[in-house]
Amino acid sequence: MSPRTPQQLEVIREEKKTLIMDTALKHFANEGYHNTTISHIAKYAGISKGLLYNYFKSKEELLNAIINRSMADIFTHFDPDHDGYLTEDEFEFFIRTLVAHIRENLSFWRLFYQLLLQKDVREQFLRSYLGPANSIRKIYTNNNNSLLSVFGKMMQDYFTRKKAIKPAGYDPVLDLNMFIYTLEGFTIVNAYLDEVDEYYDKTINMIIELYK
Amino acid sequence: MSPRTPQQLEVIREEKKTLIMDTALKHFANEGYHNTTISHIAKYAGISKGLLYNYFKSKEELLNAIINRSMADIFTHFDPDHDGYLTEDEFEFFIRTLVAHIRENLSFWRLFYQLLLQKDVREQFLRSYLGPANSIRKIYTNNNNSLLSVFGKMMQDYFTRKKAIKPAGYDPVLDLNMFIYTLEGFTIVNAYLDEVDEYYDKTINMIIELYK
Amino acid sequence: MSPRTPQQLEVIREEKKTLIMDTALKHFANEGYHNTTISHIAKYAGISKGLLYNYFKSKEELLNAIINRSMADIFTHFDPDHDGYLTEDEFEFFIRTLVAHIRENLSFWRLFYQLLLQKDVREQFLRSYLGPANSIRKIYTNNNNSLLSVFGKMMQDYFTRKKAIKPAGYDPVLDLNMFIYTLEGFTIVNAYLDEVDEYYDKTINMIIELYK
Amino acid sequence: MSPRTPQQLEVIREEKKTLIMDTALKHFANEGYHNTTISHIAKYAGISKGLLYNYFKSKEELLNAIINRSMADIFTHFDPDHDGYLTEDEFEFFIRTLVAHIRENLSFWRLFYQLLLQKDVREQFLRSYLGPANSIRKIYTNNNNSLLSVFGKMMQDYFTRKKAIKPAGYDPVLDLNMFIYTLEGFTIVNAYLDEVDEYYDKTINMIIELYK
DNA sequence: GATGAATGAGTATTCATTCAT
DNA sequence: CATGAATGAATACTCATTCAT
Repeated sequence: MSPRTPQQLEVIREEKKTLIMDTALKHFANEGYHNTTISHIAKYAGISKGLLYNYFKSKEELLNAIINRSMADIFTHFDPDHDGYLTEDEFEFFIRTLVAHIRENLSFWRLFYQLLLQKDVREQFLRSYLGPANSIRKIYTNNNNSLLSVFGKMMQDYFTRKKAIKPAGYDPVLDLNMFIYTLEGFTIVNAYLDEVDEYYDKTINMIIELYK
Repeated sequence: MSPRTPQQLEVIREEKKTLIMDTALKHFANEGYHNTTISHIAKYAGISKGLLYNYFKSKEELLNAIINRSMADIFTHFDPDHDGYLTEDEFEFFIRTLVAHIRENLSFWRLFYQLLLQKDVREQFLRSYLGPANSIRKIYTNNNNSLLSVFGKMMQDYFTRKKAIKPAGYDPVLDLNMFIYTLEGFTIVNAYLDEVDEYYDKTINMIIELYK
Repeated sequence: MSPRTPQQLEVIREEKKTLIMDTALKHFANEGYHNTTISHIAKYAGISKGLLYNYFKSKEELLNAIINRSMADIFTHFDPDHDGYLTEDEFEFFIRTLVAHIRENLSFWRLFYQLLLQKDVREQFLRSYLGPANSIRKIYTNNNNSLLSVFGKMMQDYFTRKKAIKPAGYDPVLDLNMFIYTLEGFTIVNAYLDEVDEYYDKTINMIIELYK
Repeated sequence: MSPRTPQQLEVIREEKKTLIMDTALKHFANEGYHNTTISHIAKYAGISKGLLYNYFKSKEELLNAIINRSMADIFTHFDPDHDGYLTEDEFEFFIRTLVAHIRENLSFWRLFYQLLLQKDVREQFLRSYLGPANSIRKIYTNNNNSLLSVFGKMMQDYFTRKKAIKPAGYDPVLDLNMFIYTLEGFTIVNAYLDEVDEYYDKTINMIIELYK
């Protein structure tokens, strides 16, 4: 048996990291971050506690790595052409991609919501991932700093553009809010359903129909 | 020199209990249940740790007392005439009462959502307060036990009755779901806004307009 | 209602003290000294914790008071004429009085043995009640200080005198030891029997028959 | 640099467990279970509190482990051929083994008697180690359930058989009781003697002579 | 890289004792 | 005399993190 090449070692390292993160995520999501011990994670990942610290220098860094991995994944999925302009198809794609991502990453989203609802974690989290305050973040944080992130700006533009084809009195901000609340409610409930029912697709279609 | 009367003692006890519960609630909501230590609560309530245990026999019982107090408060507000029939006015009243309650009890609702999003706490919690599984609980727990609680049944009836005045093809269950998601999204976001903005009332009115 | 006289007050005080001591003894005996809390005693005595401290300045003093009361009681029962000489009748009386005292004071004897079997409590206890080391105390403590307490001396004399009427080779110390072990074993088992059986009296008679 | 082998780890674990149990036993025996703190044990064993909990999951489990270890040791010593029949030699062997075991395990026997004399611990303890109620257990617990354990039955048989060679009027149960009381008294006193004196062997011989 | 024994700071909880009323 | 609210030191137990092997 020839010794492994550096490349092989790197692959092994990545596989181990992934294993640890997947195991940790599953337990963080179901039992909560504080209720999940490092020993527990190591045991279910089939490794020693010491090795875990070889890959992540603290429990918190492990958590961050998990979040970062999923957030990176999410950001690669949305706004595919990065032109800052959201077409109707892209709007629908955004919604369908989001709900599909949730169903395929239930654990992450459960963890995500748990963190989001903890006041002290929340602020730091939103700052990291949504950039400086914007209209979407405002909904979450009540800051009204005027710099808009690309993403929030795109959504705002999308709803503003609809004004042209809507009756007089149409309020794009109100409509955006309603859309966000509905989607938020749906995703949060969805994240806690172990299996979808017959109304799952109907509801998605309805949201798209109402706000596209 | 004579000892306090039972009435005086009762007053002292009630005031202290309230002080402890309010202090604990504030910290549970902002820093999370596990992150909040008994020492911390005692310090901010201006009492000793020992006294806290004079009133609540464990940290968990303190949590339960806080939840029960607010849940009792909530249940006294809704469905005022208890006839099991929800009129349009009562439907509107329900929504307005709910959002007002949230704004007046931000800490409680933040705590409530944190607990609700922890898988292991969630099931027990829903069982305690929503009774046996029903269509609303089903949204939360994915059980489809057919016993309906009065509350869920009333909502279902309300949306079913609307069928009569809606165009053909109206699906009351879909409409109910959309309503619940929107309200859920709005309340959860609302619970994390320190102050409401100009769109707060507009949004409530819009929800009522859409689903009344 | 005329105010109580000092004598009446004294009677009331004594009754309260007795009530507290009896209650404490019962719980010390059955649940153990450390397992019995002051609150527990106060509750079952029907008084407040504060009042208990009005009568006994600490938990330990309460224990001492209980021990002293029973030891004083025991010492008044034995060796009635205090002449330092033990007749055969007095020997039998000693045994019968002892076992009767145990049956009438089960709680005390249970507590007594518990304390006696705790090495650190034991030494102090024996010093207090059996005086400086003697042959009986030696059995308990393995000290061989030569001063004999009156009580131990009397027993020794009693067995030594029997030499005259026993066959050659009779060893009074061995016989005394056998007697003490048998009595000790019987009393300790007896103290933990809730009710006596048919062999209770037979056994006492046999012990007297063998060692009188 | 390579990790310890499972064998090495096993050795370390066993040595540490033994160290902890021995240290704990010594202190439990002399200062009492409740008076001995975990910190105290850890300090005298030269380890951290945390490590102790690595081996025993609670103070009570540590106590149980200590008891079980000694009880297992005791049971391997007695009734060597397990035929349920006690010869005269085995009877003598039983007594000599018992008193020798006490002298070699003073701490255990002191602890044992302390536990046995605590009413609430006692019942559970006897049930665990003496099996369902029997005539010997009856002496300790005053239950008269008729199922006899092998051990108690053997002793009973032994004394019953002696009837044949004893004068008329011999009561085997009375004789058994006397034997048990004498042995009990001797062992309990013995357990608290730091060193034996010249009468130690004489007494054992006398007990054997009287009851063999 | 890999292991798990070992640490110690931290946490919930208990309870004898005090003291204002 | 009498009460029980209030205190705080002590105690069992947990767990992230370190480190010798």
